[in-house]
Amino acid sequence: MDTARQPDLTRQDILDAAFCEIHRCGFQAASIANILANTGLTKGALYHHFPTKQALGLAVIDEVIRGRLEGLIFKPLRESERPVEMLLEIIATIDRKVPSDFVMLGCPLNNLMQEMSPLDEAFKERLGGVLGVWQKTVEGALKRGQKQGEIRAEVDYKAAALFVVSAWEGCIGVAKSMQSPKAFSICMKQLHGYVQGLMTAKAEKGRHKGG
Amino acid sequence: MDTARQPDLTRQDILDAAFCEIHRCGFQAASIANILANTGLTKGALYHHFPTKQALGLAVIDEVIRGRLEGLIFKPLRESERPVEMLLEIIATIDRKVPSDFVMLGCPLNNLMQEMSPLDEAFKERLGGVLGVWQKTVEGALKRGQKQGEIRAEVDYKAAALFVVSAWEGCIGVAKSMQSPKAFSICMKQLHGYVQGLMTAKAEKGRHKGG
DNA sequence: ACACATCCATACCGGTTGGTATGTAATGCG
DNA sequence: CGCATTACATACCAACCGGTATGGATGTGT
Repeated sequence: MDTARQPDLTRQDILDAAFCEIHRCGFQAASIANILANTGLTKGALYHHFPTKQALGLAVIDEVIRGRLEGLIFKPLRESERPVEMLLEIIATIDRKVPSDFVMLGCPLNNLMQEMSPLDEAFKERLGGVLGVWQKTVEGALKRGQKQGEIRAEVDYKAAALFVVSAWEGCIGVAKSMQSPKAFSICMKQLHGYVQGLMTAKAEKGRHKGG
Repeated sequence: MDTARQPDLTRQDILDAAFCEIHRCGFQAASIANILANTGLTKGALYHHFPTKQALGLAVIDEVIRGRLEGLIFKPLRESERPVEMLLEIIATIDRKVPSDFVMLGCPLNNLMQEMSPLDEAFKERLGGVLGVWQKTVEGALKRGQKQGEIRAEVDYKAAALFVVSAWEGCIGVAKSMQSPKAFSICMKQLHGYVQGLMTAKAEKGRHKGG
């Protein structure tokens, strides 16, 4: 039946619409009424599945944002046997793998971090958790690369990972504020160069043959 | 007289309080009532000096934020005869020259860009203007450094400048979301390394003697 | 001293906000 | 089948929002 009750599907619809609205307007400016208008549902549905607006926001982080980053970045990076190559490839191709409105509207994770981390402890924890996974994943990639002799031994891979993630978010942020996908590409290319600069001469040379 | 009327001082009080409130809550969540409560003034004063909340926000950008960046970064960078040294020094010491709440609350410019650029054309223009000055200033420093033989000839100084500014904002942003001044220092040190990587071997070597 | 513009305070307004109380229809279970 | 629980819709609320209309106090030019 078409109009049958499907609570978890309803819940997902709300989550998706909330993600979209938050992505466009930020969390605080996100309107419950707008979210519901985009789903065709009403407040009864929303407040049945989520006790407060904050809980809805946290669920968006855990179930939507984290999931997307997981599939797009974390998982490939963890599972690759040549993590440095994979990191470079992701950085080089991310501008084509992501819908263009993700440059115009910014990284959903970064947007929320900037807005909510100083204001709400719960948000800060969840967002910091996702960011921490990102950082640890890059860290692991660099560490493994160091063991494989692709990353120079003297590189502080923890600091480098922190910087990669920071610069990454910075590139999206500036490109967003310029409303320019082109600036994003240029910027990420420089980040690509930074990571290459961490590599041993041998590994860097061999890369071009392999690629 | 103490309670005498001083319109431009009143205006400045409003601007300062607005800057502070916006820095804490963002522009949209910034409450006119809060701003006024912190000044002891009322709406009559505010709407006498500024026609709308948007105009107040734009004035904060032009008169407060731009001024601070000008004094802290732009001016030293423009006026130095050894711009690359100066850029490195600013990057290395910025974490000590700025009050700690600027890490906890983020860069006021970046905060507003992330929040408002996709939403409001006027904001996007003003913010983009300030960001453009920043970018051009770094660009000029790198370009002059190239002429002086400190920056390698093959470096794309425009792209590098864009990346420096992006990574810079990214470092503040991530440090803010972690609520960690320490992370900011670590991150900026990596950016310092990136800029050093743009230098010629000779210039980089001479730097440690000179410093 | 008078007229007038500037400067600011007070009171008020319609609209929107997140949240709730109530009602009702569908579903799962014994 | 009967009943309790789940899953929503509807109507409503106080609080707050940015903005305005009005009025009075303070200079300022003449």
